Amino acid sequence: MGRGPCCDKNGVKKGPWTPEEDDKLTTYIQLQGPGNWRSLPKNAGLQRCGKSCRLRWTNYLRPDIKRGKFSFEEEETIIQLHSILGNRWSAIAARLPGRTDNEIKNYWNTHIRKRLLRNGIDPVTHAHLLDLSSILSSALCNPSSLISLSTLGGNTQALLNPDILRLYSILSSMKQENSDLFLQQIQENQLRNSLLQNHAIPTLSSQPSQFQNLVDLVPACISAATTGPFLNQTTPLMPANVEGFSPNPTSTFSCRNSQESFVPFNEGLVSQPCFYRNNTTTTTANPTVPELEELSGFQSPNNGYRIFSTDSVISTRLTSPGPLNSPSTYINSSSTEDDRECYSSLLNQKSCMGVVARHLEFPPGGQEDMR
DNA sequence: AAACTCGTCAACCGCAAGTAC
DNA sequence: CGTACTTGCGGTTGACGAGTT
Repeated sequence: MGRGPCCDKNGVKKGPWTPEEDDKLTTYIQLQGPGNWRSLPKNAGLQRCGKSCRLRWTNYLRPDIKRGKFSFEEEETIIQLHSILGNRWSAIAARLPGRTDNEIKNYWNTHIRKRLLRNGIDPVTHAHLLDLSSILSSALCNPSSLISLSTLGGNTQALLNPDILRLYSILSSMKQENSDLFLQQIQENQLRNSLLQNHAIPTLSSQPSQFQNLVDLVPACISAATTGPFLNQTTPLMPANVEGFSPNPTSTFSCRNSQESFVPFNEGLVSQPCFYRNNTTTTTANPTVPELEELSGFQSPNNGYRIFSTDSVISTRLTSPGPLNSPSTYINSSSTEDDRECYSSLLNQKSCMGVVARHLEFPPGGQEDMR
């Protein structure tokens, strides 16, 4: 179909907006509403095309736009969402209140993308060469594609490890499931992030036993694959003990196939990955944490349970033992790029844990499907 | 001090989906 | 149902400032 120009190019101003133009546009929209963008410039007395007005309003003048640097929480969310949604900036922006798609796109291209590259992470696929996340991402974010053993980078030693083979088996059976599940969990995770600011966090000890199986499994796999920067980077960040926090003994990893011991993902941290169901069959992990529905009206489609992954754990790590609801529990704009860089390399590994854990509890065709 | 490079981000462009007629 | 038009989106551009040579 034919399409005319969005506006008459003659007499239409381009380039940066002046304060006077901003004022005209803001005043008009506040009084009249945007209405028809095409006719707005004429009505508002602006020498701009409607498209330019709409862009200026949505990306800059809108009163609910958040200004300033992205918080670590926001950055973490962007990376997670991008791993699922790709370059669908508007979809990502819809999940980040106060941020525009243009802003997120710019921030991705100028900051996040470069840092991921420096960390050896492909910003398109989010795959880390020869690490757990690349395996998990292949299965979780691309369920239509088969996981190939070549994903393991030809590391035959890793293939001989029964734990890796078991993980591979789990992921292979998951590949039929819809990736919407993962997106849903990201959304829940975001909601949970906000809740974490005000509520105590359940501990690992109260989780279903199946999850403990995964906790045993994953570090063994990581060990077998001896992958990337993961262990190197986490070790100095995860001291065995942090003042004010007593690590749960059940959360300490033990490798079943070697004498090695591992620092668990969460040791010394404030929060733990956790299942959180809203029916009566599973005890709420921590009675001090209210149901999500009570707090937000959020309704979980289909599943009726919650998964808390470790995603925001790193946010609370730096300033522990500060209170969870303290603003200082977030890595804010004063945190260094290096700080963020170290933590961002952990994101891929952690973001997949919740999904795998859920799968272990309710394999396809299993308990959950029968409900 | 001038020239150059690089990073940032607001704004533009073209396309496609959605909507009204 | 087809066409004209509007809106939204993602990729790209270019102005500008800061840092470097």
